Amino acid sequence: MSKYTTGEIAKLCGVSVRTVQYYDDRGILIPSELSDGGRRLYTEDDLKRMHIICFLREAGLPLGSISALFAEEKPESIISILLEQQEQILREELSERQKKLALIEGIKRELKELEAFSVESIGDIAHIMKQKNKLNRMRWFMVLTGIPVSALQWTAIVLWITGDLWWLGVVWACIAVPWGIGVSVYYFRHVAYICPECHEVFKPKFKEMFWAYHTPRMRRLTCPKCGRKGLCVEVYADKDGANNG
Amino acid sequence: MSKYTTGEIAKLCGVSVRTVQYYDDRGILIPSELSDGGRRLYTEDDLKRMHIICFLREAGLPLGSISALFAEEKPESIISILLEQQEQILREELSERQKKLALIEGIKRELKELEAFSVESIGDIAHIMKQKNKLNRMRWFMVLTGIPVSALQWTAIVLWITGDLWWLGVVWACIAVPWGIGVSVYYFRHVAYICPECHEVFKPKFKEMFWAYHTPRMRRLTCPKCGRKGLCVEVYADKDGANNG
DNA sequence: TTGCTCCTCACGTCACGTGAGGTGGC
DNA sequence: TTGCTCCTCACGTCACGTGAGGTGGC
Repeated sequence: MSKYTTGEIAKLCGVSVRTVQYYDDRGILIPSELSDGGRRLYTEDDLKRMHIICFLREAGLPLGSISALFAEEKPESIISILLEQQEQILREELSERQKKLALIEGIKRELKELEAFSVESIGDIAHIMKQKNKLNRMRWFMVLTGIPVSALQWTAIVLWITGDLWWLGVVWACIAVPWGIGVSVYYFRHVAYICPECHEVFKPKFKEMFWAYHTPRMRRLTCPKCGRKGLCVEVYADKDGANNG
Repeated sequence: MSKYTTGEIAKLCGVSVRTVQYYDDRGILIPSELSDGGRRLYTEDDLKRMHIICFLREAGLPLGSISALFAEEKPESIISILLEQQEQILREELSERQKKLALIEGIKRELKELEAFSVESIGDIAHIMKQKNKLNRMRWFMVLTGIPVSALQWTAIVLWITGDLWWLGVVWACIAVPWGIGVSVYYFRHVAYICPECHEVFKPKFKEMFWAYHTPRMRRLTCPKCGRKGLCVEVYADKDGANNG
């Protein structure tokens, strides 16, 4: 029966010599024989065992589990458990990386929107991304409550033109005006803005906010800290203060 | 301006005290001040910086990249590169885990087919799974070349019954017989079997193989090594020997 | 004799976790 | 005075990679 050297085992299994030596140290694959010069000599059975070890390693099983499997007198009793555990770990690692990837994609998107970049901008991006869900939820809430008001408005207009019902416009106004005020107050209480210059998160005065030029995600405001006037990104904020959350 | 202690910074950023201390050791977040007793005191700006660090860490950026980013005078020049690199790494890690998961699923499927389990069975499973693609490809090749032969056969039968063309059966036989022999020889040359007892991979005699009872993936054969007669799983093998590949 | 392979230490990886033993601060 | 927090070492993690310095085997 032919014997294999460390290097041969390594080549046949596609690993490094160091790995074969390491498995000896760890007691996972101890060579059946040592030469007079102290060199490791492996048998055909050792090679088979090494193939099994490498296969399980390909599936990601830790060396501890593999040696436990070899040590067990009833390996069938733990193989399924080990595989289930490993599957669980892999699924968690997968979703963790997917979260990280989504974060990176988000950061890249926000970076493109930025006109001037500094490390502090990353803090702004963090703020924007973490509050994005809450902000979107609030915006959707406003749009959804706005739909019946809007529908009533158009019905009133049509019926007024056709001359059928003049007073529906009055009804609409009685609903729409309080709705508009309520929604505006609610909205302005729950948003804050980030100064692109000094990265302060602030809540402006209602009056400045109400009349300011704005886009869907930005508003031209004056930063109370550094005094810069310019477009500031809108973020969600709690009622009481700008810096919480 | 209020100062934060190590523990406060840790709590506000959702990390351990040790982590805050470690970032000091690594020079990523050095406290602006030390108390007389040697305790770390952090400013509001330090807290902001810590938030940025934690955010980038959430995206998986290594501490080395983060400190490089802070050290750069023009961080905008490297932030995109760092993000791209990180995305690349994450994608690779994702596909690596997906491969491992697929392997585990495969092992679990094969385990269910096994009647008796030992650690050596894992070697068999490795063999089966690694040759599965080649075996399937060969089987598909056989099925696909068989379709025209089969079609010719049924055409010949129909035309013979209706009495239109008796000699098409002869044509069919002249094609089908060489095809059948060729395919059988080719097939039997490219398969081997695994003994479930001693886990030997062997190629049986053509005659035993040809007449043996079989299922789509197994065949009742006698192992030349241990002499056991029973169902053996079929695997792909190179023409020359059973143990290659 | 000359390459080539193999041997044994032993440090490094990455971002902390986990004690041990001691002290600051309310 | 008493908890609680914080301090600095310093080892451990996981599966090897990477030298250094020396030797076996054809």
